[in-house]
Amino acid sequence: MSTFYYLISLLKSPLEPLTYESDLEIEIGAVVEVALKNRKELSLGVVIKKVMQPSFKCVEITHITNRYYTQQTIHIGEFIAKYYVCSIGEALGLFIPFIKQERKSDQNNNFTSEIQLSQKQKEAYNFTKEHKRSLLFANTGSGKTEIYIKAIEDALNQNKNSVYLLPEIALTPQMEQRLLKVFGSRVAIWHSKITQKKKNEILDKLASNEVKIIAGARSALFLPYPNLGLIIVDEEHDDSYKSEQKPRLHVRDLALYISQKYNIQVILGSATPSLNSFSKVPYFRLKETFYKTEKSFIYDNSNLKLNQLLIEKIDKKLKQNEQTIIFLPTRANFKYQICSDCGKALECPFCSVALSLHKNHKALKCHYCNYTQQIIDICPSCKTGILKNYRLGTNELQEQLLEVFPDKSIATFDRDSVKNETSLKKILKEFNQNKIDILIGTQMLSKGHDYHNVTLAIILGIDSVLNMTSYKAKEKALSLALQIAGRSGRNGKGEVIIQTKNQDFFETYMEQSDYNDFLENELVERGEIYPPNIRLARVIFSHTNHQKAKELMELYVNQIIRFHQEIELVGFKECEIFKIANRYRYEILVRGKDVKKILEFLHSIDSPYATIDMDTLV
DNA sequence: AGCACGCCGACT
DNA sequence: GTCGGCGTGCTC
Repeated sequence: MSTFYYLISLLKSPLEPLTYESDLEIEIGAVVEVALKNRKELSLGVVIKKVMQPSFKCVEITHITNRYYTQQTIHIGEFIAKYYVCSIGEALGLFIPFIKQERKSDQNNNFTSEIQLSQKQKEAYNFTKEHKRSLLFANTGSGKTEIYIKAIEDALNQNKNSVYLLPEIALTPQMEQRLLKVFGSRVAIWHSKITQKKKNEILDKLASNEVKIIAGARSALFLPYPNLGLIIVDEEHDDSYKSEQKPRLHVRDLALYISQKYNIQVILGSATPSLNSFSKVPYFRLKETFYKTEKSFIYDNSNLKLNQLLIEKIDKKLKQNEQTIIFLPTRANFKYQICSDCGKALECPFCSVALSLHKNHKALKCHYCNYTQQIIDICPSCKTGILKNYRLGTNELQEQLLEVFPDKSIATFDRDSVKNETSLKKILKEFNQNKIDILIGTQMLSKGHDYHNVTLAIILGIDSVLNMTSYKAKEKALSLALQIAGRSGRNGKGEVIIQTKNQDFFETYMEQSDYNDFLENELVERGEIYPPNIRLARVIFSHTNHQKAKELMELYVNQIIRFHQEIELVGFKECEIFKIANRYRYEILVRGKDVKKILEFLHSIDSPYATIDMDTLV
C-alpha cells in the first residue's frame, strides 16, 4: 500500500501549511481534520497540494470531511494571503466551503422582470454589458437599482449566481422588500445578524439552485456559489467594505481582482464614487434624476451648536408640516466630560480616548473597548471641578430641540437607537408616516433610505470629518455631505444648511461644480504622494508595555532604512489613539509604486504584536 | 519549595 | 493561534 503526502493549510491558523500523510487519495480542496502537537482538539485544514515524501516523519490525516474548497477559492485565498499578508489558512477561513452532495440538474427557468429602463438607463446598462468591470457614477434617484436588477436578470437567465453587496447598514427592509418583489424566493439576504439556522437554510438552497441571488454585506462574497457570474458592489465608496480584522482586505478591491482573474462581471455603484474606483474602473455618469429638485444651500460658520438660525428654519418646516433631518458625524458626536476647573477630559482607563456620555443608559462609555462606568459629577483628576458636557451628541441635541419644540416628535437614529432590525423598521416607518418630525442621526442617515417628505437637511460638525488627519478626509467629508444633502427634497424644493468654517470647499463642489470635478482635482492633488497613484501601507505595533511597542516600531524603521530602500518611509510615530484596550500603539507608514517591494517588507515582519494594513484608509 | 507570570519557540 | 517549557521573582 502506498502512502500519499499532502500540504494542509490549517483553517483560521496563522501557521504556514504543514505536511500530513494518508493512505487515501484525497482531492485538492478537501477539508480534513488533523492532529496538531499540543492541541487537545483536532484542527480543520484544507488539502492544498500533493507533495513528495518529506524528510521528516509525518502525522496521518485523521478524517476527511464532506466539505471542500474549489481550486478557484484556493487561488483567491492565496492571493489574499499574499496581498493582505496573512496565512493561507486565515484567508481560506473567510470562505464557507462547499458540501459534497447530489446536484440537482439546474432547470433553466427563464426570468423577466417588469422593469422598464429609461433611455439613459439603457445607455448605462449597455455600458455595463460592454465592460467586464464598470462603475455606475449615479446621482441619488437616477435609478441605478433598476440597472442592477437588469444585470441580475441576465445572470439568472444564464443560470449564474449574482451577489449584490451593500454596506451592512444599507441592508434596509425597504431594499429587501424591493428585491423580494422582483426576484421572489430566488433571492436571499445575508448579513451578520442572520441566525445560523437561517444561514444553513440559505446555503442549502444556494447549493440546490433554489436561491441564485444573495444580497448581503461584506461576508456574502465568501459563500459557496455554484456558478458566480455577477458581483455588484453598491455604495462602493463606503469604507466599511474594508475589514478591520486580519486579513484586512477590501471587499470591493477583492471583487475587482476576482473579476479580472475569473472573468466575472463586476458593477460598482455610487453617487459619490471613491477616487480609487473612479481612477481605475471605466465609469458611466447617470445624472438625471426622476424627480425635479431645486436645492438651496445655507452656510453657517458658527461652532457646532443649535443656534437661532437653525431653530427658525426648523420651525418653518414644522409649520409647513414638512420633515427635517439633522446629521452629526459619528467620530465627533461623543460628548466628552470636561472638568470646569482643570479642563481635563474624563478618559477611558484602558484607551487614550475620552469617555462619552450615554444618558439613557445612565453610563459613561468608551467607544473603543466598550468599557462602561457610572456617571460621575466631580472631576477625579483635581477632585474639585465639576464635569461638564463638551461636544454636542445626538441625544443632547434631541434634548435641546425638545426644549424649543416640546410638543413635537424628535427621534435619534444612530448605533444606540438602532440596535436591531425591529428598531430600524420602527423608526423608518414612523418617520415615513410623518409620526416623527425631526430625525437626528449619524452616518446611518445617509445610507440608502428614502425620506420623501424631508425638505430640510442640516449638516453639523462636518468640519471634524474634514479635519481628520486621513489623506481621505476631503473625500469623506464631501461624499458624506452630498449623501446627506441628497436626502432633502425628494419632491420639489429642498434646503440644506451646512455648519462649517470651510464654506468655500463645500460651496465649490456642492453647488458651483460637481463631484466629478472634485475627483479630478483631488487626483492631481494626491499626485504620487497618496493613493490611488501610489500604494500606502500601515503597520501598527501594539503592546501592553509602552517601551516594547516603541522598540518594536524602531526595529522595523531600521529594517526599512537598511534593507528596504526601494520603498519610502512616510513616517513613524505614536498612533493617533495611543492606547486601546490597555495596549500602547505605534505605527509606521510606508508607500511605494512597486507593490512587490512593499509586500517584501510587509512579509518580513514577524511579530505577533504587529498588525499589517495594506492599502490603509487612515 | 511552590506558584504566577511573561517570554519564546514549535507546531508536519 | 495555542500550548508547553523555562526562567524570574515573589510568598509562605
